[in-house]
Amino acid sequence: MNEIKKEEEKSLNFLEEIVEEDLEAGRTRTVLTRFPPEPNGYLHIGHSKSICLNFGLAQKYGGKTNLRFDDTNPVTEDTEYVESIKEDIKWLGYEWANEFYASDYFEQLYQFAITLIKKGLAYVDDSTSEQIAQQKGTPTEPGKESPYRNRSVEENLQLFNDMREGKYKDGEKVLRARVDMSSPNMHMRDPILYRIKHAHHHRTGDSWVIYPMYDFAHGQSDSIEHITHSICTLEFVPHRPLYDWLIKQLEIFPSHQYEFARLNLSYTVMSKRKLLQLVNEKHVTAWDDPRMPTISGLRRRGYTPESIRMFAEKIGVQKRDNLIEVGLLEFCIREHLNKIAQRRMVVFDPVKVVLTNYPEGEEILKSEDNPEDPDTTYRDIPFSRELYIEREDFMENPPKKFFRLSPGQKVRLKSAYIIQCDEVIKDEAGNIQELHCSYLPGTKSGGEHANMKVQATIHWVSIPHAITAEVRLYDRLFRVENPASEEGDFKDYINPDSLQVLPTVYAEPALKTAKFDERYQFLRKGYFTLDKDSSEEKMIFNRTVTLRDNWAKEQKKA
RNA sequence: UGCCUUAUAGUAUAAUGGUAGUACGACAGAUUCUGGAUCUGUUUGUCUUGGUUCGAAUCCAGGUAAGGCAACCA
Repeated sequence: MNEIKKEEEKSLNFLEEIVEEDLEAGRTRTVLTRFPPEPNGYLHIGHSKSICLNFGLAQKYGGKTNLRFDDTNPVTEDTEYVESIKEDIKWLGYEWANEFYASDYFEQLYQFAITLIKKGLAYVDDSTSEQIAQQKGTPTEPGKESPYRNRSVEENLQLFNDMREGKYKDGEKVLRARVDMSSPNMHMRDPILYRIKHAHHHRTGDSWVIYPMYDFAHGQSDSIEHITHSICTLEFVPHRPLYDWLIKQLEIFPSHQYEFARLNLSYTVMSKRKLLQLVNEKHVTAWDDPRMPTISGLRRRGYTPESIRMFAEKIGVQKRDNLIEVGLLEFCIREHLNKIAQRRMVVFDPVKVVLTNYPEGEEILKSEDNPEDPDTTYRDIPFSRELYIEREDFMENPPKKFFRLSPGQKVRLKSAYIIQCDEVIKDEAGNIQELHCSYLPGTKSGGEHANMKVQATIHWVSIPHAITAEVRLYDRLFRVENPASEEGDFKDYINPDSLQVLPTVYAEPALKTAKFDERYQFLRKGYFTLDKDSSEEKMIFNRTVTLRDNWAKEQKKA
């Protein structure tokens, strides 16, 4: 309810404005968008901006969104990618109205080409790719017309048919639009519409040897589907005149293209090519490595769809280039995980505590699974004479603002007792072996002296009851904010410490039943989720994100 | 030295000729059985020069800067 109200008060982004104007002016009665991935790689967080935009816009105005695979280049595309893309979109929480493929329209597109030829607006060109590049000129000089530009309609029809029949080899001929070789817009200088590729297509098999180019597939597919608002990224702005020209000459449904600035995220890269390189050259383990900005990587890392949708909402949409701080993404996931994560206690770097005045045996204590949840459940935690606490939670000679355990000082053990440190036991080298402490019996959580004030509460595990697990701590993949804009190879800026593995950490027994779809907060440590590498013998947890840490900040200042 | 797009706090994003606001961050404090969460407060901005106007972030003109465009990729 609250959220809906907020939404109503919120100002519109420029795409929503366009849609509302179109609706008001009666230019359209419905909103139909599409998400048009090429199945040649995995989706990343940048795509999720586009997905949320396309699906979100349609949803908001009671419209629908098609999923359309832009599969016009058989040599790079594969069904493996089709499947991963569908999975990622569903996971993000969106449902497409129709699953289409540009390749569904190959015959229709071929007929469109014939229409153009008949109108004298397309011709078969025998020039080589180098010659065509020459003819195009440069941005500052006009192009030259191809010697094949003025072939007759009949000849073009025949040659184009022969292209389809497979009478020519790859690269021998192309079909070009006949527009304007002196246009200041390079894309209008007789762009290529069809090329010959004797290649196996993931859906049409070997039935075609000519394939349409992006410019002769995308807009036409939009039009065939009656897409009202075709939303793409900024690099397609110069294609728009061609998009409009083709639709006009073909006299087909007038879809319109609108462009927004793609997402850039700090400390990572966002191009399929670069991500593919990271995978191929083994800088990461796979497309779904939890350090990757892919949707599958984020999912494995423990991000939730809700958090990614919140992120997309918060970054907004505009036409100016941007570099979003990864901190905003982290804010979004913390925001969600804080509400849903089950709290557990896990000690990463243990130091042994012996409670000298605590009897042998055990005691079962209760602790809330999530203090943020008013209806929280409680779990049992065994307590005993010998415990582990975090080594960094004890300091022999603490600085002023250190609130945790130190000789003679008291600290609260979460959901248990207040303890006091009496003696520090060291080995010959002076390393701390264990801490001898006494507990204050009346200070048990909920007990009569539970309100006694101490500076800090720390987490702990009972040694005889502890279970072990592996923990994988992730940091940003790159050392610099914008690796793509740095001098030289972006891979030179990879952060060598992006993964830290702790093979053995000690956890309270309740974690034994950890589930893959459950999110956990390891108290004072961060948010974690079970990794798919886990086995019956060994649980492995990925750190999704740390908790905010003001103490660390304080230390940095000092 | 062509064409296109863009320019508002550190980062994003509003204000659609009429009080420059919001979020994240940063800083300070309150509170807390997580140095988490929560709450309160503070800080910082209209690229530049002119013009139109009672009034300009907004309209106009010139500059500047950033990004894009010359794949048989999408």
